[in-house]
Formats: sequence, structure tokens, C-alpha cells
Amino acid sequence: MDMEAQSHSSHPQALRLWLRLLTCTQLVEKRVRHNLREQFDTTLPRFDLMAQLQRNPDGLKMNELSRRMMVTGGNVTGITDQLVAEGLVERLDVEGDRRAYRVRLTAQGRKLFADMAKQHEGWIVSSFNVLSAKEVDTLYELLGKVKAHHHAKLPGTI
Amino acid sequence: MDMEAQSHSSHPQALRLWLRLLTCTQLVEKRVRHNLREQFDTTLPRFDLMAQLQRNPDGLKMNELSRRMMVTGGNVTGITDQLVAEGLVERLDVEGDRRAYRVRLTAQGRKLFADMAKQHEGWIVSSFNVLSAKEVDTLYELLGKVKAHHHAKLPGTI
DNA sequence: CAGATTTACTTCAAGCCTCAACAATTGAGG
DNA sequence: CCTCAATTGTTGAGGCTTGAAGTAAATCTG
Repeated sequence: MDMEAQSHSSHPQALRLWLRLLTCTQLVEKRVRHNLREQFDTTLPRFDLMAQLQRNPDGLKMNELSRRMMVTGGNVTGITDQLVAEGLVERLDVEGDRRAYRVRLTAQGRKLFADMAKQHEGWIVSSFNVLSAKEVDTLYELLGKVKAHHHAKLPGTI
Repeated sequence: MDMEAQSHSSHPQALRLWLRLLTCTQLVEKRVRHNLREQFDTTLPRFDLMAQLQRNPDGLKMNELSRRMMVTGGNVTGITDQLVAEGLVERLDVEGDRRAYRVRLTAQGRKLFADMAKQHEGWIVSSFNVLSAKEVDTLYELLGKVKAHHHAKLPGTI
């Protein structure tokens, strides 16, 4: 039983699609959260922040993290505080702008993230390995249209 | 800029697909949350709970709500408490089981939900109207495979 | 029937997340 | 230089969510 299991046939197909999309995302996401907790005693937001930093070895400013993670600035502050306290991440001054930081992985953070990323990749691959390579591509392209459409200004979009 | 905008080409396609899936879900979800707040001063979890109840006019037990919404029981308790306090939902005794309740929409709840659902449908339809009917069907079917695959027991699944 | 297990729900601490308000700094125009 | 607007980041209140622990009732089993 799940969120979409009962949508009425009178609902337009778009609504059914949305419920299924949400269900799939939640299934995978719950699995990832669960495994991160079990195997690494950490959380998805912490993992996501570290993933952003790993892709940007020179570090990112708080507002860059905020945009990339699609969460608010206040949220990034809290997660960064924790990772700094755990020694996985560091805040460095930005020369020429005393308001901003550059947030960067520490050596310890890079090492830990490498371990986590390897496991994480396995979880994701196995979540989608029911699809053929062609199907994965199709799904990727269709979702790309939805994403592009949303980035264009929609009425009622944030 | 968003979560998936920077995945390395060395990542397997499954990882890129996952990031895009997450991005799309978050885009639509943020829009729905924002509009629910703006237009109805309510939240997505409250809306979801009421949606479940509207599909089940005779009411649902707490654990049924929990399973269908894919959230923990404690969570359902809190949201239900609020909706009861606002007069949108009521707890009825289950005959023959003094542990359980049946949670049901009140007349006021049904009326409010009808308004919200109408708007909500519009937001969703316009979020996906970049896709043709055929593309919607394809997306729906492919996601169906992923969902079914997850419901089968995967190693590391919850 | 009595004890043990399971089921239904609640409570609580901790973390995530948003919005709104705030402080500090930068930069643009006069 | 000075003022004002925009940018960068933090804080705090409030709500969502989980996992774990707890209570009460139902059910199983001998």
C-alpha cells in the first residue's frame, strides 16, 4: 500500500503520474536514508552537502550550496555547522569579501565521502537495474522535459 | 542551478537518472507546498492526509493512514491532532477494537478539500503539460517498473 | 484461563526545513 | 565621501519527520 495505490480512474493521467513519481522518489530516498543511517550513522542532507563539495574541490560559498541543494540558506548554515563540528568540512575566508565563506571538505571528509559514495552508487544502481539502458535513457529524457518546463516561469511557480 | 546540474560524466547513467528524478519531484513538490501555503494557509502533509480520507469516505484507521502516506505512526498522530483541532477531521471509535480509531473527514473538511483538490489538480496538470499524452503514459509505465521492483525485496531495503 | 506476543496508537528527543527578521558588508550613484 | 540598495550569512519560531520507548488492548498458545 502506498500513496498512489488508490487514485480514482477519473483523475487525469497527470495526477496519477505525479503520485507515482512521488512514490518512486520516496521509495528510493527512504532506502538511501536508511542505509546511510545504518552503515554510516549520517543523514541524507549531510551526504548531499558533502557530495556538492566533492564536485567542487576548491569549496563553495554558502549561497552556492543553498542554490545547488535547493534548500534555504538557514538550512545550509545548520548542516554546515554540524559537519564543521565533526571535522568533515571547513570554512575558509573569501579574500575580498568579508561576508562570505568558502566551505570545503577536509581530508577526513574526502576520505569518508569516498566510502559513502561508493556504497551509495550501489544502492542507486540496484534501485533502477530493473530498467534497460534504453529505458533509463528514455526516462532521463522525459524527466528532462519536465525539469526544463518547470525552470521556465510557470504561473504559480516560486 | 540545482542538485543534478553537475554530475560527472563518469557517473553511471542510473546516478544521473536518480538526481534528475529527485530534482523533478522537488520542483513540483515545492510548487505545491508554496501554493497550498499561499492560497489555503495549509501544508502538504495535511493535504495528503485529507486526500486519503476523501478517497475513503468511511474513514481510515491510523495505521492505514500511516501505510498509505508512507510515514510513521507518530507523524500521523500529530497531523491528525491538528486537523481535529481545526474541525476538518474527526476520530470515531472502532466497534470491537478499543485501541483503534476511524479517522474521517467532517462536512467542513470535505468542503475545504474539494476546493483544494480542484486547485491542486490544476497545478499538477500544468506541471506536466509539457509532455504529450503518449509521453505521460511512457513515463508512468517506466516508473511503474521501478516501483514494482522496489516493492520486491531488495537487499538493503527497509 | 494465564502468560506471552502482537497490534494500535501516543509520546518524546533530535534533526531537517522554511519563512521572516536581522546584522554585516559590499557596491552603485550622487 | 555618503547614502541607499542589494548581497551574504545567521538566528529563531514553527512545523514535519523519524526512531525508539511506552501504554493499552487484542490475540495466540498451552
